[in-house]
Amino acid sequence: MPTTAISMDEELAILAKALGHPARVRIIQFLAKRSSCMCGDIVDELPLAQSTVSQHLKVLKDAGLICGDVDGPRVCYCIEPSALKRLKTLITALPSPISSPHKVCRSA
Amino acid sequence: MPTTAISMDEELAILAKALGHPARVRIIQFLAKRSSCMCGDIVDELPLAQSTVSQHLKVLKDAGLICGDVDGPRVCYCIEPSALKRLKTLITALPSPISSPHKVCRSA
DNA sequence: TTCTCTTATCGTAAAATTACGATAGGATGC
DNA sequence: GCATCCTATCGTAATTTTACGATAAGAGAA
Repeated sequence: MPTTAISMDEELAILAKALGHPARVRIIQFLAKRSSCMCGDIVDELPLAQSTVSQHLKVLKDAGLICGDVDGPRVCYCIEPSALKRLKTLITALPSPISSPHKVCRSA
Repeated sequence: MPTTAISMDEELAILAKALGHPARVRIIQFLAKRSSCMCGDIVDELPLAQSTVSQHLKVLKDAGLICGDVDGPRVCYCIEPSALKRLKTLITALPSPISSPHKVCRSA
């Protein structure tokens, strides 16, 4: 049911992009540390408005990195372990460059 | 000499953001596969204008993931192995969530 | 020098991101 | 019912990203 069967490039790009903001990295770390689901405690943890945090949560959710369950009046977020694992796999799979074919670059 | 001594959150966010575009993922893969430095062959590899590719290369360079050496009339890009390694380390270091404290989320 | 090749930068426009306050909507408690 | 709490969404504005063509700048060849 994927829209067009996305490539590995796109998949990695989507996951990496979702992590491409300090606030979202901290959210992931917070959720992982708390291990469990959490809700708006994340808002207290970040120097951001509630609506902004909600937006970041949506980005992470759209990327599949987290999921949210309604738990009474509040929402319980937790990491999607398979997605995080997938990200680790894709990053690790990036081939390490074979050392210096002629000369390694030095300056920019 | 870091601007303010960036945190690990920011460091990971910067690296992840740089990878957060399919074109840039493909550039990294291409450079790693070629192992060695490369120049505007990257332009031929991507369905993008030369100026756009140059912009993507700049993003990767600013993030420290690649470097470019002038080699006569052309520029020789290559992966900065330490930065790629650092990214792998930071991603891998993301704590895996401790399994289900009460109940794992199911739907979004 | 002049011409050519390669790459970076400029200028621009469209789209996406980031952030906020304000508001709506759903669930619980009174 | 009504009030309250929590979260998502709306509306908005400033900034950034993405993309392109056009142009400049550097190096080598004729």
